[in-house]
Amino acid sequence: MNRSESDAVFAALADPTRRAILSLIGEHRELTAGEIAARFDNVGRTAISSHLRILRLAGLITERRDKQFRHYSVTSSSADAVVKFLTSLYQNSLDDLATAVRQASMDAKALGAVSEERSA
Amino acid sequence: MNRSESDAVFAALADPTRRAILSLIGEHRELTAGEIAARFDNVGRTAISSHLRILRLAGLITERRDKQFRHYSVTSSSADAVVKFLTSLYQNSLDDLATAVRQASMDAKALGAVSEERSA
DNA sequence: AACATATGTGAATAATTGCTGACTAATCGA
DNA sequence: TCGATTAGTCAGCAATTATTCACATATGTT
Repeated sequence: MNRSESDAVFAALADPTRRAILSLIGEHRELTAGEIAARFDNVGRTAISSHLRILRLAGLITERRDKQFRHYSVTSSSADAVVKFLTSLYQNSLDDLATAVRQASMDAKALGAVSEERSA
Repeated sequence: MNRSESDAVFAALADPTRRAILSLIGEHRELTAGEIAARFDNVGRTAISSHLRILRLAGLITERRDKQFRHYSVTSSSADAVVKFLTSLYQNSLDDLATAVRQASMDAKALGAVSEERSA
């Protein structure tokens, strides 16, 4: 479901300039349209404005209006669709990997080479 | 680094037909070009062939040639770039969330209202 | 050998998309 | 109020891309 929403997110992420904008906003927590545009030599302010609109419609960023400024920040919700798509896509592969790992683990135990791992 | 490789992956994922192809291949473990093309009414066999080429160049699928058939299967490696991009993008947000949770937790302890939660 | 099947490639076309310049709207400072 | 600043929108152009048709290649069948 939500095929069209997903569409917008993937389409928005397809453009390198838009990904650069996302990274830029992500590094700082919030940036105004002008601050963003100022960091691009090859792309004009008008184009940045269009990109911001596309990113906003895709739900990847939100805009906070204050006076004549518009502050943009990233929103994690929409990107979830992408990760979800990719993880479900590789579910079969992951199952195979899990099986392989389990098998390898059992083999290791059989050899008496037990190791403990933990992740923070 | 690998800006152009990443570019190819994101660009490949931008097209809905290509994502449908990926899902299709993912469901079955492996499909031939013809089997894939047969499941699309609106898109011709030639277009599917082009899409398969783009997906392959992006490293999202691999082709196994057997006789006159070409069997395609998904490869997880390239999609990692996408997930990596997105997770790093939201790192700041996640940090903020973690801080907020930690703060909330300390506040709760100070009030003596300690509660334990766990997620499956 | 002749023909059918499976699939890729190249040229041409149509649709989409990104970029710029000009214009508009809102706000601030003098 | 007038001019400067911030930022979006619209029209048009250039570049990219998706699709199809015709053709090429490899293999299997009769």
